[in-house]
Amino acid sequence: MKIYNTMTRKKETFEPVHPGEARIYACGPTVYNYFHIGNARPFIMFDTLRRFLKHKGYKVTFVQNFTDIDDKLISRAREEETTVPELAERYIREYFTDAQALGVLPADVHPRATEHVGEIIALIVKLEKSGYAYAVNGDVYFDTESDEDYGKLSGQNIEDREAGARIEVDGVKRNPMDFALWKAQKPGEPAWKSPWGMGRPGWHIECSAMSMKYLGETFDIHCGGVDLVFPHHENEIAQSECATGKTFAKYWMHNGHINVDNRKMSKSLGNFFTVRDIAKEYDLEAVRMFMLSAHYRSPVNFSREMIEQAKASLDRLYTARNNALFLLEHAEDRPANEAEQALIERGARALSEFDAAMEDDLNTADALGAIFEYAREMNTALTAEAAPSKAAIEGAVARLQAMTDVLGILSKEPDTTPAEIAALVGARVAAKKAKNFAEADRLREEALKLGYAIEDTPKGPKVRRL
RNA sequence: GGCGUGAUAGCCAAGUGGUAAGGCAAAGGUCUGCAAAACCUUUAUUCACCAGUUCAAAUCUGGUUCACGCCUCCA
Repeated sequence: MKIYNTMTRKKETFEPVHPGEARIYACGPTVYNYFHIGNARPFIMFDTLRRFLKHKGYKVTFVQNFTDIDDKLISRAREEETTVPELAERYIREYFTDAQALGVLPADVHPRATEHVGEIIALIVKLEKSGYAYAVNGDVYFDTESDEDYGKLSGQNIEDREAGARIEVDGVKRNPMDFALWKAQKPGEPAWKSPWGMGRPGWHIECSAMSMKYLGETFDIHCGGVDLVFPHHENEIAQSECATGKTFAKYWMHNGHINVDNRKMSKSLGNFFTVRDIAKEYDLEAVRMFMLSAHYRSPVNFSREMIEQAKASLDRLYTARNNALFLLEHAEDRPANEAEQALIERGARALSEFDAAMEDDLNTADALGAIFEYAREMNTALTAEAAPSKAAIEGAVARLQAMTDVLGILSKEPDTTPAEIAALVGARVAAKKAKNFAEADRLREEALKLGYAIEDTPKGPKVRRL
């Protein structure tokens, strides 16, 4: 497995800290609203990473946090005249609804910041004691000057950045780049007791505390969107490595942005589509397909047309699989013949092509290519026989499904034809033989009313659920 | 100003030295009582542009143009 590591700006061979294991931390949502399609990209892509590593035999521990205390939650709770915990609770529930529809599996642990205040305080105390942090009026800041390595992830040194960029003037900080580890309580804000008085954790420190708690001081992969490289991940590294003296995460993976009209989609720009809104019009599996069709690091444009394309290509895959399963109805229980044997071997090759693509820094677009090629060849091979062998069909479909399961698509069960529909189909065949087309049309209409389309093919009728 | 990406057909998108995967759309065909679906075929002498390295470049090097992201909350 090769992974592009933002830290080194190179593709590197994945060598886990603990052989055979993969410990992954993904920055999760701040739960003050429904998440948008841009937020969905890391959820989907790193869920795919997780599925793939599991498929390759790793024991995967996947942690994704919920930020359930911060400025945005506080102001939103005020607007909605509710409390921060109630707001957070609600959007965590909504997160799971949307995530499930996108085929994103629940993480092994979904830690919440507010449930780890003790660990967070302990980490800040440790930093303060060793001189990496200082308290001012109930706030605690990380001293970026004290960390020689500060800036190693984003590749910028403090001097360069200061030269051209605007710098906010903040009297209490020793250095403009210093960031808050702990924020003193302001009137009406939720707060916890701490050695510096009542207050709440800063944003960056929660991820350090929770990731190390569940994955160890050094773990394998830390992921999130590119916009987190600086300052969020840079700060996580500073806090964690200064506290432990050890490497924090070995590999840093960052997904590219979803754009609208070539501009970054973001809550602050207001040009976003929530997943919840998309769900009103489309099956979210199409959204997953859309994400999978590009490499996770490339920026991609999002539009209605793009979902339509994704949906159409996904339908093609469903058709291929369901057609194959339909053939099962008049398949023979016999060993695979020569042509069918070739198909089975083709399946093995497809799987290895698929794996090779995925092992190359999660090249899902290339992996889909392998799947489509295989699906087409499968269809050609199976329909070549008047009565294909059961074993060949089942084997071929299982191969296809093994690949699509890793991508989290083609997850809908194939439709089985209910007995009453089967009876209609049978009656219709008889009517057509008798050239009674009026009756044939009537029976087709009847099936339509029950939600099934009967289609004529050279090999007989096909039934499709609408 | 600093740091970093990217530019491949009508659209999306793989391909990182050996002669352009795949999907969508479109057109033609097979099949068909009609229709639809399905399937088959076709669709980039060429990879933003200009030089260079090489037997060989979309792939490597230098330059140019354009677009985007981060440096402020952000996936």
